[in-house]
Amino acid sequence: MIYKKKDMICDCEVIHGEVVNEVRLKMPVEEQLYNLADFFKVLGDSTRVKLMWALDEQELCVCDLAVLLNMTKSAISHQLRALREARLVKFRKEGKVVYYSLADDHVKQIFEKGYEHINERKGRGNDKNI
Amino acid sequence: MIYKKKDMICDCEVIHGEVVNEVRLKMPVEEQLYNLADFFKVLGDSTRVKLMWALDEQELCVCDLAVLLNMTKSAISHQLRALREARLVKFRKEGKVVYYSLADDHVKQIFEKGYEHINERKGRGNDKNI
DNA sequence: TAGATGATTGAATAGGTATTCAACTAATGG
DNA sequence: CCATTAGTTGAATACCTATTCAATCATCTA
Repeated sequence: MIYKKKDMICDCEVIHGEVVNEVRLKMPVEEQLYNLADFFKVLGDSTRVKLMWALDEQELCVCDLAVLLNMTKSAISHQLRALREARLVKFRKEGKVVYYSLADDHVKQIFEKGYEHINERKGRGNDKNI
Repeated sequence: MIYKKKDMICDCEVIHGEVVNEVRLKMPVEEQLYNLADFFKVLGDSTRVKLMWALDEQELCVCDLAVLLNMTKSAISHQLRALREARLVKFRKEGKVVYYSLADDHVKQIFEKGYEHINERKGRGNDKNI
């Protein structure tokens, strides 16, 4: 593939055209990259992280979660909806009460792997105060 | 711990007080949960996902990345800054050109684990069209 | 040294999102 | 059947963030 300057919105000459072509061939289709970003986006909010962490320990109802995070049921419910749509949690209904729990262990692994990561970084000194 | 209704902003009775207490004891301090959310937040953008994917394949300069994603150098540079601050990428300078690459393999693992996840979900049928 | 190019930066803008509020549904119990 | 409570939902708001634009720095070279 040859890059013609007039077709590019980037304001620069191609530096390593051949390398760029190779990388391009190995990139997944756009849709998959969007899905991946969306997946991480759901985990990228402190309220949802707290919900996930709590549900990782124990199945809980909306009311429990509201008390635990000291937030309104409404706010919790909105965030649970996001987790539900991302299939990160599942739920069961018992009378008036809805119990939520993690969808599967695979999710748990990714979640815990991220946690490991930030703590390993912390252990490597000199970023205590950043 | 006893939950007094007047101290709670959530508009409900505590359903499972003892369970909530147990879970609360196992929750990490707030700061760590915020750090975890921030970590995932950085991966939760399609531009940054593309950059990470490309750099996972090959060390590339800003110009290469701009051509690859068909975006301006400025936009790329802004996003690389976010990845840099999250220590997800590192860089080296060679004359005018700045080469970026993934910070370490650990990041790579998390990144690829997330990718596995969305594809496994896809394979489990009946969500092709959602 | 002046011009050109790679890269970064800050301000502005437009689009996205978390929480609140009020209204609502569903289930329970008197 | 009515009051109460768990939970959900939609609209509004306030905050956040990705990209653009213009200006700037740094490096190379003619």
